Amino acid sequence: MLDPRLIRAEPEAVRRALGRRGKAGGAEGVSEILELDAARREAIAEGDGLRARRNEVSRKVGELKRGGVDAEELIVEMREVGARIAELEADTQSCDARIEEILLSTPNLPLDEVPEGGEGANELVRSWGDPITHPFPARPHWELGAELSLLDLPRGAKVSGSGFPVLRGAGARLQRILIDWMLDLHVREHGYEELRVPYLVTRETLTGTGQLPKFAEESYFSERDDLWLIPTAEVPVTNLHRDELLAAEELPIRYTAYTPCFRREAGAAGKDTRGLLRVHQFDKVELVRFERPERSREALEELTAEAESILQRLGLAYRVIRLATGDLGFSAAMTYDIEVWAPGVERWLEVSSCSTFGDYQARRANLRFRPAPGEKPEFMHTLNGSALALPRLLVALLETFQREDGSVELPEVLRERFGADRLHR
RNA sequence: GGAGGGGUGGCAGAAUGGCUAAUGCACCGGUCUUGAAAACCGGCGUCCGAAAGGACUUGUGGGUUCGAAUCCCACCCCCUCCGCCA
Repeated sequence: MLDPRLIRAEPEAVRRALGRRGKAGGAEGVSEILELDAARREAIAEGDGLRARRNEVSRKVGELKRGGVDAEELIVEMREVGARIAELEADTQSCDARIEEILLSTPNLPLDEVPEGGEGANELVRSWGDPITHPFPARPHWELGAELSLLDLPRGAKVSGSGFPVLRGAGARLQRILIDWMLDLHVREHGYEELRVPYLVTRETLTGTGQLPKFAEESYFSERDDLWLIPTAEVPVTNLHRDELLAAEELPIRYTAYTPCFRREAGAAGKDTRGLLRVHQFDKVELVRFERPERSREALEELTAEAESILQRLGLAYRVIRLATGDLGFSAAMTYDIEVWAPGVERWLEVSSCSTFGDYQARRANLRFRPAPGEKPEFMHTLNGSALALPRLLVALLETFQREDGSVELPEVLRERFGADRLHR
């Protein structure tokens, strides 16, 4: 949520920043907010004046009654004042509701350094490792997965429909130890606290991080319980400290959590969805940080580096992309995508998205801290990033380390955990 | 699912229809002090307003009333017990 004061004080700057997102920015909402804000303040001013009078008169009525004096005239007058107050209150509330509605549907302001434009304006920031080309015909992961009995897509589709993969045998185990290994890395080397969190969350929780109200179509929903399946661990974890006021020394907070993620991917059917490339349910290890505002930009670099370190240790080639305004998520102020090279499908696959949200989510979820004893509470800054999403990591792993004989060699760092050097028939 | 109890500032905790929602702790500023502690004074939520000032704030939302933390209705959460259950 944007700061209404900022909109009031610098409407042009806000319009310009939203305008950089193109049509999706909703810059036209700024004018309506300014009008509503003026109307709202007018109603509050009149209402407060009448309330002041009512309070004064009520006090007098109390005195008169205690003194046994009749106060009927004043009571009748206050009945009318009460009615007018109710009217003004309704006006104020309808302004508030509409302002809230617009703000909840207005995306975050991109940082100045975010390049303007659509997907084509995304910037390559750096790359690591060489995208491998096998000296033999490289095979896609769905072929390797089926032959090595790691993956059973047809049966997943039978049970739940397409986009619900089944991992089996060594495939299921490999995924499990990858999750375990990544969590341990974040806990032991990157200083994160591990969490296990709910997979079903309330409407309010989903609004706190920005998925609702605008992206209801993207989430699975259990109507009878009014609960939503999480699209990412970001949702329950970021909302963990909702409506709390933390002391300054509690920051920064760093959480890592493994969860399954559920996404309807409405409208994505048929495109780039083969195998594990785009599925409705997948596993992911997430990093979430709560930072003091002045540290958030630097923290984004740290968090991105933490996600990258996983690919480095596995020996997978990747590149880091700075998303342009048109590609930037709704709540994000700036995002780095990390894309891993998958030689079987011959494509770069997004395995992580690392973002800073500034105070946008903190405002929506009311995440505050007191900078110093005696000072006023401030909104903290939130960040998060995948580290990493499992399906595409598995894709890159299988396709990168496949051998001509159809087996897959495991990266050094996983061998001891896995208890073998390679996957074969 | 059923019965009962509860929800008041950062924390503890009083107030059962009316007079500024007490008081204590914590915290911030000041006085005093060589410095600190203690003591004393003031401050310590949100909104509107240039300011003076005013309004709002007792889990949430409604209602009754001139006036609600207090009475009524609905909902949420916590605790205790019962039932069911991996």
